[in-house]
Amino acid sequence: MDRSEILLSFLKDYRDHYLPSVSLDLVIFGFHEGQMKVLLIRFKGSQDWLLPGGRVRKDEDLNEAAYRSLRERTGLEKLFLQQFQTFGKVDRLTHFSWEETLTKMGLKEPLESLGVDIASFWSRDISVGYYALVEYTKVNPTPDIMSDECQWWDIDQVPQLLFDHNDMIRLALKTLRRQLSYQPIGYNLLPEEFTMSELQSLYETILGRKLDRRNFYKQIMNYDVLERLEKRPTIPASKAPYLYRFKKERYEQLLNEEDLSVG
Amino acid sequence: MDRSEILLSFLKDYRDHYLPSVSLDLVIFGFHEGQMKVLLIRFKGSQDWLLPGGRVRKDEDLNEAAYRSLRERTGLEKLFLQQFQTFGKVDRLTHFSWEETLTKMGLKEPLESLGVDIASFWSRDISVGYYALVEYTKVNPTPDIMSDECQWWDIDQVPQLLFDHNDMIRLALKTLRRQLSYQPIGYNLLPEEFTMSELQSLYETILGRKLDRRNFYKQIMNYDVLERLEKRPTIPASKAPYLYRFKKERYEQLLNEEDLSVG
DNA sequence: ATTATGTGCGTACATTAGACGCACAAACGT
DNA sequence: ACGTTTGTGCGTCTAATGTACGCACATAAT
Repeated sequence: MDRSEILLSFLKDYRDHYLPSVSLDLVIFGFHEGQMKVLLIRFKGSQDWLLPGGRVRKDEDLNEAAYRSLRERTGLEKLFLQQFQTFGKVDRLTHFSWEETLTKMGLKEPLESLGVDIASFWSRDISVGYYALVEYTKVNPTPDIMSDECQWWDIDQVPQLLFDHNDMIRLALKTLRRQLSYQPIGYNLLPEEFTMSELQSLYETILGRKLDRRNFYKQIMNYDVLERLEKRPTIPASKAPYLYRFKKERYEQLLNEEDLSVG
Repeated sequence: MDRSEILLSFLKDYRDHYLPSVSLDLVIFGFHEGQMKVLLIRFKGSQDWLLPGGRVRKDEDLNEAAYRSLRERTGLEKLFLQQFQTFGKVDRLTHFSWEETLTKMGLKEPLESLGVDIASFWSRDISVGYYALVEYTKVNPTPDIMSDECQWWDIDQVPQLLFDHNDMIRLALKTLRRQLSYQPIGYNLLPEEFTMSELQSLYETILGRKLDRRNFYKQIMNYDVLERLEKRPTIPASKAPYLYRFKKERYEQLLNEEDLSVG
């Protein structure tokens, strides 16, 4: 099969098994050495970057589709994933023409010669925005069929993206920061056992500002979501920091009481 | 035209001019004598109640579709309307069969005799949830083509609704209450000029609990969103309460700085 | 006149966020 | 060996905020 045949069968699969008019976009946040990253893909045959996304199978829950798409891009599952807004402006896709794109990719004529009515394969989409928090080092960025590259970008160096994707990142970050004030974060971002500094550094990275070490300590312990473990040094003392671990039940209780999403 | 022909042309219009797979549902809150109400419709030919909804025209912004649907049900426009969650479980519509419903309404056979493939007109939907705040007395509840009745229900006497609509109301109320803590509410719910008691009563109704009159006074004045007007009695005094009015610019500034939705 | 009621405004206390001081132990340099 | 530096745990202080409640005053009813 040549490229246009592969694309054709891909498009047919979409038409037959996925919901029309609905897509989803993922703002995948990663953390590495105090830097907040976001995973972007480069559109096939172009220099334009955008957020990875996905579509919903006809027999699949919306949230499940988001988890699946996340898995396909990162190789990870069971991660923190949260819907934050649905985008539906008619002109969301300004400056983008499906037809023009296929032409640039040299696929328009081959497809037409296969008897494809290109317009019928693409309509305007409503897109559900999700954001995810993942452990940077564990991710295996994987491009999808419509992209050439998939890689991390520093959050403050994200270029002009296609569509309304810059807006999406802004709103996702804003939602995440607000959420941080009433929910614990970190379960899937840190190793099983971690030091207080590591947790604080994560919070500082997300919030984009320094926190007072001592106040952070007080507040997080007040949440009653951490348990302190014993550590190697003979004396209870210091320099080798204590390790902490999340209390799983309490952690999930806090998540649930603030979030009764039903998907 | 008989009923089935009307319905048929309605369905055809939907197929041709509206996005498939996407719908929206409205949780419309009203307030009357300290009671919080929600607007429900009764499904045609059945005793089942549900939330009013709508669909999105192919050339229409998602938010615009929500405003239009709200207008169609209430006769009002330019109201407070906010997206709160998108629902997409596959089994959202359990216990509901489009075909069975048409049968009950005596419309299945007439439609089929008109050459309609019923299944092709209906598929599973992703639904975007919005909530709205409206002035109870100004509303003119209007059923849509699929419902027999449209009327207010006390919020604590809402019956078991079709689909996941009880969940939607719960989540909408929760979102509204949270929003109340960082945004002013009331512009379209109260008359142009109102007393402090009226505003407080509105807040108490939404929050479902009594507030201290003096503390409420302090906090709301701190927001710097109200201006006090002069009133009739000769002496500046009391018994005839002062009237207040929202400072429009400040009010909208507060709304905008907390909400950068892009639709 | 006296009492009850509604209204505007003030005070007092508890809780919280934020800034910062200090003690102690390990690691490092001389 | 010894002082210095660094990281860590824990305490104190202050400002801001939410909440409870006291009080003065004017009208309306008795």
